[in-house]
Amino acid sequence: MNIADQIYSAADSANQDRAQAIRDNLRDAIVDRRLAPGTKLSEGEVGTLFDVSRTVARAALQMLSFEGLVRTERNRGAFVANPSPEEARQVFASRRLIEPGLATAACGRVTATDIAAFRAQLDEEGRFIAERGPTARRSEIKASGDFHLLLASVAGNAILQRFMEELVARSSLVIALYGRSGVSACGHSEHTGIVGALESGDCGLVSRLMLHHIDHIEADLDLRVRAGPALREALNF
Amino acid sequence: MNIADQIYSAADSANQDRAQAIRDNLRDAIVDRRLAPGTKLSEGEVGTLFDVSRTVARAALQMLSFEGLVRTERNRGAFVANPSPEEARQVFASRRLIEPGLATAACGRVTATDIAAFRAQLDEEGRFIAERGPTARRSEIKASGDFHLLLASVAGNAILQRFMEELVARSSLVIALYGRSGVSACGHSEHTGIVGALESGDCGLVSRLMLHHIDHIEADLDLRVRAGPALREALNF
DNA sequence: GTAAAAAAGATTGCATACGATTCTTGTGCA
DNA sequence: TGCACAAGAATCGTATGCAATCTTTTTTAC
Repeated sequence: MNIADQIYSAADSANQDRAQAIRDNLRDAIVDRRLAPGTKLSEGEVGTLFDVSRTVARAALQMLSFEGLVRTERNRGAFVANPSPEEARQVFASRRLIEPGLATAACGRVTATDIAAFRAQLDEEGRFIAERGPTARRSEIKASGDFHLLLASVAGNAILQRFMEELVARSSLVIALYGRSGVSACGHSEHTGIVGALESGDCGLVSRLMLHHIDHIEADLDLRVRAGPALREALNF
Repeated sequence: MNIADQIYSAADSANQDRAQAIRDNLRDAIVDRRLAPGTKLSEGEVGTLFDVSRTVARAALQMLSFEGLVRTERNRGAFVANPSPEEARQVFASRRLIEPGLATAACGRVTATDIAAFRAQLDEEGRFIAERGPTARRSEIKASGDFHLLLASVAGNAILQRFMEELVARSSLVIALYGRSGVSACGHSEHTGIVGALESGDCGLVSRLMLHHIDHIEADLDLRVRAGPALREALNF
C-alpha cells in the first residue's frame, strides 16, 4: 500500500521543529484511520513524502513509537500499531482509572469560556454525525476524541493531558480494530450529559457519567481473539 | 561541570539498542541525583562518553525529553530538567490520581511470589537507610522509587506502568529540588504498611494507605517560589 | 574603564554515505 | 511441481560532514 494518498500536505507552520510537525501529521492520519493498523511506515518513504531526510523522519517515527501508535522492530522498520486485545483492555483500564478523576478536576476549574468551548465541540460532533460518507465519519471519530482532550486541558494538568493524548489516540486505534458498531450517537448524548453536569457544578455526577461513558465505549468492543491475528500480524495487515 | 564522573560505564549488555542503554544509564544518573537539575547534556559529550556517534546520543536524549527528565531547547541543547513548583504539583496530582487505583488493581492480582519480592524490596530500603554516606542515600532514593514501580508492575498494566516510571523518575527530580528533609524512614514504614495490607488482601486499605503516603511525600516539599529560580535557570544550575 | 560590536569557537539541525541486516526474486535440484 | 539456496534489492543503524545558530572572547569606540 502506498501511504502517500493518506497523508495531507505538511505545508503549514512549524519551522520550529519539523520532526514534530511530521509526527502530528502522521498521528492525525493514524487516528483518523487513513493509515490502517499494520501499515508500514518506512523512513525513506516518510522522508520523501514530507521532503526531509531520513534523519528527521526517523525522529518523528521514534516519537510515535513512544506514544504507542507505532511499533518499531529492529532492522525491520516502523508499522502503525496493531494493538492486541490485551493492550486494548489496558488502554481502557487506564482510562477508567484516570478520566473520572480528571473529570472531577476539570469540574472544579471549569469556566464559562470552557463551557462555551464544550458546546462548540458538541455542535461539531453533532454536525459530523448528521453527515454521511467516510470523511464525515473520520471527522466524527476525531471530534469524539477531541471532546476528551478538551476536558483534559480544562483540568489544567499538563502531564495528565499528555497521558490522555496518548490514551485517546490509542483508543482510536483500538476502536478501529475491535469496534462493533458506531456508538457515535450514544457517545454524543453522553458527552452532552457530561457537559450538562459540568455546567451545573455537580462534580460527583461528572465523574460517574464519565466512568459510565468509558464503560459503554469499551462494551462496544469485541475483544475476543480473532481467528487470524497472528496471520494478520505476519502479513502486516 | 564535567558529567563524565557522574556516569557509570556502559559496558553492559544491550547490543540490541544502544540508544536505549544510554537512556537507561542517564536516567539512573538523573534519578540518583548524580546529575543535578540544569546540568547540560551535550550530544557530543554524551556520545564521547558512551563511545557512540552524536546520532545515537541524540536519540537517547530525545527519549529522556519525552519522559520529562530532560528539557531540550532548539539550537541550545539538552539539560537535566529543572521542574518548576507548578510542575512538581502536577507530578504529585497525577500520582494521587493514578496510584491509589493502581494499588487497588495490584491488590487484586498480587501473588505470594510478589509479596516475597516486596519483602526483599523493603529489606533493601531498610539496609540503605541504616547506612551512611551519599552513596547509600542515592541508593535509598532509588529503592524508594523502585517500591512504587514494583507495585505498578504487579498491577499488570504496561501502559500505567510506563506512566508510573515517568512519574517516579520526575518525582525524584522534584524531591531533589524541593525536598525539605529526608522522609525516608517515614516513607519506609509506610511502604511496610502497604505491603502488610496487600498481604492481608484489604484492597480498600491499600488504596487509602497509598493516598496518604503520596500526601506525606508531597507535604515534605517546600514548593514556595524561591528567590532566584530565574537566576538558577539562567546560570544552568 | 565601560559598553557595544565583531570575530572566533562550540554546538546543534539536518543531509548524506556506507556497512549490516532483512526481504525478494530467481535458479538449480530433487 | 515444490523446496532449498543464493544473488540482488531494499531498508535500517550509525558515523560523519556542512551550514546555521548560539556562546564566548576579543577588539574597538567612546
